[in-house]
Amino acid sequence: MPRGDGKGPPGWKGRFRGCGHRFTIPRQAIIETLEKTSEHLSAEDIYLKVHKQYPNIGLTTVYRTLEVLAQMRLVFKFDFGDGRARYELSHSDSKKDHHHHLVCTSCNRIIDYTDFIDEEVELLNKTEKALSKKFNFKISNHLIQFYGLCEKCKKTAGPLGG
Amino acid sequence: MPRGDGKGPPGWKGRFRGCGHRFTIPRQAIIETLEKTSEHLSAEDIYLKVHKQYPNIGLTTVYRTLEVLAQMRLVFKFDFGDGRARYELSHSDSKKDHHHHLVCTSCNRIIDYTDFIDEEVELLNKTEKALSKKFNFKISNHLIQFYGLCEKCKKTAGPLGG
DNA sequence: ATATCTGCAAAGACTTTGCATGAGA
DNA sequence: TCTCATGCAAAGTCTTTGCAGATAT
Repeated sequence: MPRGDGKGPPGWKGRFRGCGHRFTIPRQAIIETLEKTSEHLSAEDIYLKVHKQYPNIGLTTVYRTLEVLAQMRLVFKFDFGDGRARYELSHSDSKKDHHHHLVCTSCNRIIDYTDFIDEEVELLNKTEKALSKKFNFKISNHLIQFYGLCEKCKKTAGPLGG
Repeated sequence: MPRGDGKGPPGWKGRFRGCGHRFTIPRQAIIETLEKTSEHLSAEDIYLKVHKQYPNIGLTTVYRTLEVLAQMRLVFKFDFGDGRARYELSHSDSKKDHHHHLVCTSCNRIIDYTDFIDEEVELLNKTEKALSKKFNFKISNHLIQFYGLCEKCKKTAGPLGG
């Protein structure tokens, strides 16, 4: 059983080591924070949460860890248009948890949906293969987002929905 | 024939007026720049191009105009992960020109593709309707991007492709 | 004539970098 | 022991804001 090394189910430590990185307390804390939440946390969000338990972990470390994690493809970095990046664990190993986003352009609310994902993913995989071949491009990820007005903002907003 | 007001084919002036905005020289120049290019320009890119012909148009105006245009849904603002936003005319009236993006995570090259778009758009429309109903969300746009390594970077890059 | 738009400069917000200290293997 | 990671502070980059003058209708 190739796991149970660092702490928590997946072999985080092994993954880090495998990429030439160390699995430190701050990194572990940051991953745990990402695992615990179902929200789309910004670097500062993560920093604040981590900071409660480990007050000496700094924002810089959060940024640096997220960069490492993104490079290892363990987290995905999103831009929802509000000027700060959001981070999510990939979960891409276990296909469960895969979802796409609905972004409210008025209040910036994000809704995850998993409905229709199967059909989408099926088409995406097909498309990915075709694109890979045509453009000789090694595709490793995709992003799908729908933009519009959420229930609340639909009522409030005028024709422009600003 | 409800056009030919400002300059150039579409009734830009009318559209601006319709939204309570004025159609000024800077705005016209910015739109023309967007129309002329097939690239994904950043605010500064646009500024530099516009600036050649109208040296007194400032970067601030470019940002402000792009914001207005985005609000009017005439341009779409993209984030390709390199820290600066890119802008593209929507073209959404004439369905032609609609494309999605392949983003190279190594060199940040962007490839537009229109292949398979039809199938994708068909599924997207279906999904949009279903999502709109389920979440009572008024969807007005979507974003699809594939991330990976382009031909060049595939050769150069190691297993991580950083 | 008046509300909107523009440009410059300054401010703001998020993210990255430099460097000495501390921790992991 | 030696390399990698961390934290603080400072710097960097893109973007937004304030305000007086210019412009469009």
